[in-house]
Amino acid sequence: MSLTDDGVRGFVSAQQVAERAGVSRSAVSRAFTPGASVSPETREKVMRAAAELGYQVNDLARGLLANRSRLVGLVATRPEVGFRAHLVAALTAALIRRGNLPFLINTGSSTAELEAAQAALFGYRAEATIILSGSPPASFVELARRNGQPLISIGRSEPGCDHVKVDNEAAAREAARLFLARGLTRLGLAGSASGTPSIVEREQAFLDEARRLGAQAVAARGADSDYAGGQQAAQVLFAMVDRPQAVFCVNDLIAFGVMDAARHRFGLRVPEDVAVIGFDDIPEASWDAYRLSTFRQDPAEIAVHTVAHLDRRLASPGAAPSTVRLRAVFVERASTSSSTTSSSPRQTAE
Amino acid sequence: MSLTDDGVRGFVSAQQVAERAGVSRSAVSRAFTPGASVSPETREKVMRAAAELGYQVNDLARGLLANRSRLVGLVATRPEVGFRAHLVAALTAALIRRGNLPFLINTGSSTAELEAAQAALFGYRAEATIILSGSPPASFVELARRNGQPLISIGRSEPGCDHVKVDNEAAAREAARLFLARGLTRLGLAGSASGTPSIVEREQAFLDEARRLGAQAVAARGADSDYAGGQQAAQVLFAMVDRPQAVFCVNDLIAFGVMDAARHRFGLRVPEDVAVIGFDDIPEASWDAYRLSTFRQDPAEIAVHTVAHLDRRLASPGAAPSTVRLRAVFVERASTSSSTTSSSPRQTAE
DNA sequence: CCCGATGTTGCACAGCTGTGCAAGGACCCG
DNA sequence: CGGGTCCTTGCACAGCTGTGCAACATCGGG
Repeated sequence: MSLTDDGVRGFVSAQQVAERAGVSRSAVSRAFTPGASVSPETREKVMRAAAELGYQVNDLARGLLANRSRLVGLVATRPEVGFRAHLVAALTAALIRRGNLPFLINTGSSTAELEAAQAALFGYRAEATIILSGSPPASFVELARRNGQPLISIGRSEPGCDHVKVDNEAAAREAARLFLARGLTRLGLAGSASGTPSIVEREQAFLDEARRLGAQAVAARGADSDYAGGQQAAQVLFAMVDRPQAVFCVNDLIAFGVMDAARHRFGLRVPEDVAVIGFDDIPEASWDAYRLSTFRQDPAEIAVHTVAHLDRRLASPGAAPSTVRLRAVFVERASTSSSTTSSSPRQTAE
Repeated sequence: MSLTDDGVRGFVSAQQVAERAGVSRSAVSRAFTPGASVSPETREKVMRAAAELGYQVNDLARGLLANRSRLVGLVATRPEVGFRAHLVAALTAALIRRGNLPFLINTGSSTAELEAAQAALFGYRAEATIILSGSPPASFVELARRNGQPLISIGRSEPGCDHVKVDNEAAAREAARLFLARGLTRLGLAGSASGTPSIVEREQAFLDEARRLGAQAVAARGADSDYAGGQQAAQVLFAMVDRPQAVFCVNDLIAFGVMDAARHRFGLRVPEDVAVIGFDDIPEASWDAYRLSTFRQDPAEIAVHTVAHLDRRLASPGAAPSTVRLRAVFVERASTSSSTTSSSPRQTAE
């Protein structure tokens, strides 16, 4: 009798639980399957034995039988930076709530390792893949389609797959009009050479709307869409003879770089000398050092719609791909309106 | 013959590849197993057929047989915030490089869902679990031990499991001595009521060293260890009659809150009126708005040692748990030394 | 008391892979 | 040409679970 082996090494199987509970292995399986036909007392016996042995249903075998697992892949480059970090956190929380297990595939690794990780998504029969950024190799998209694995993209419209996006054009156009409504006509754009679809949309819509309304608009782009990129763009914009009176930044990190360069390198005041608008509304935007006016994206809302996509796709795999477009609402803070009251009256140093 | 079904639905199995390649199923399995005994031409035939059909080895079956998988769980609360975001990114990259698939279990979910997610780690026979923060329920630790699943903790010494930590005490003591060496004797500590082990170590070591050296040191704690918490602590520290001349903050986010409160709410200059030291050296610390002196933790270095722990533990499961202790080096910036040259000469606004 | 219905349980199979074992073939050396 | 050795290949089994199907028990009603 192997009743006394405590499972010190290896895992406990349903067979061992069945022996200890004095029932068949099927009964154990049914006890752990909601809605299966088991008597209450049998289930009770099984559960007690399972608890004593520390039994966990083997999801590998379960998934092998069902030919699908509860894993979901999240593909992202630099998942620790800016808005994306919040998106990843919201998505993992939502997926766990749904009963899934979210993978995080960090695209920063080498190409070979990355491909291996993506292949593993199929190897483990992942329920779906969610693409946050970075373009997956075409072979990956092809494989997903072939194996019937749902592919959901966020912020970029991969052809033929569900996606949820924010209305970048509308927000960027609104930014241009906001500046003009305040009488600011020399406009600047702080963009990025990284060329993400969202970034490009924001850049083009802002420039287009500004020029359509007869304003002057110059663009400067840093290497990446981060703080350093914002400083690089600012270095160009503020060195011009007719420096812009207002700058729209394609995300908040860039805006922080622009603001800091304006203040600490060019001695400009924000918003008196230059107004600044960002995008994303990450928590840092409300810090006293910045008080940045920006367009809010709600990570939780995006996560909710992503999970809804997932539910719909699994329910009807053949349905046509659909798109959810969310609106980014403007949040005004001190970087645009000089009249905004400071959070508390300033005291002078001794 | 089912040679022509393109696998439009469902996944391709090794059996189908074998038929197409005209070999046995074992040959397919061996072709995908490094070091197995296969002739080059057979492997070639198999690989061609596999590529044509889009075959992926079923890792569920493979893991079922081996009774272990390539999955690794990362358990973290608020994985999007501060240093932890960088740690998560570094760990996922290192794990992918090692051939693992990193799960991200976001402890922010409800307890029931969290327990389900952690149970799934055993269900999928994860190779190991890495705990970044948040105390796992005792039942989880017990289960891990029972099933022989390695448990690695970062920053907190879970009894009986490998861990890697930074020498918080040494750094905090160094901070106290640094202030005193500059002639600053009224010291403040900005801590947090969250009570994370690392935080507590930093708090106690700083206070202890300061008092040991005869300095006056007062502590103030915000609710959480983030920006808002720093502001709350500052509200207490700077309202005192003998406000501190220098504040040690248990992490950088708290330091930003303290600095902003000092400047924008109390009109104090940093470092002339109050010197500030943080902890972590996240990228924001080098931004022009803060230029924060702080203790550097290198996420990549921590990730390397974590993976090394993992390798060692899997090689010899019975070995005694070991600890790696890293040193946090001080990085001096403008928040402590007023003599530090500003990044570029300031220009006055018009 | 007997019959039907309902609920419960066990058997056996499917799902896919890795690998020990034995058999077969090729090759080399004497 | 013969024998031995090594490489390669196919067979069959193990690993763990979910579930259809048939058998069994239990219970209620006539």
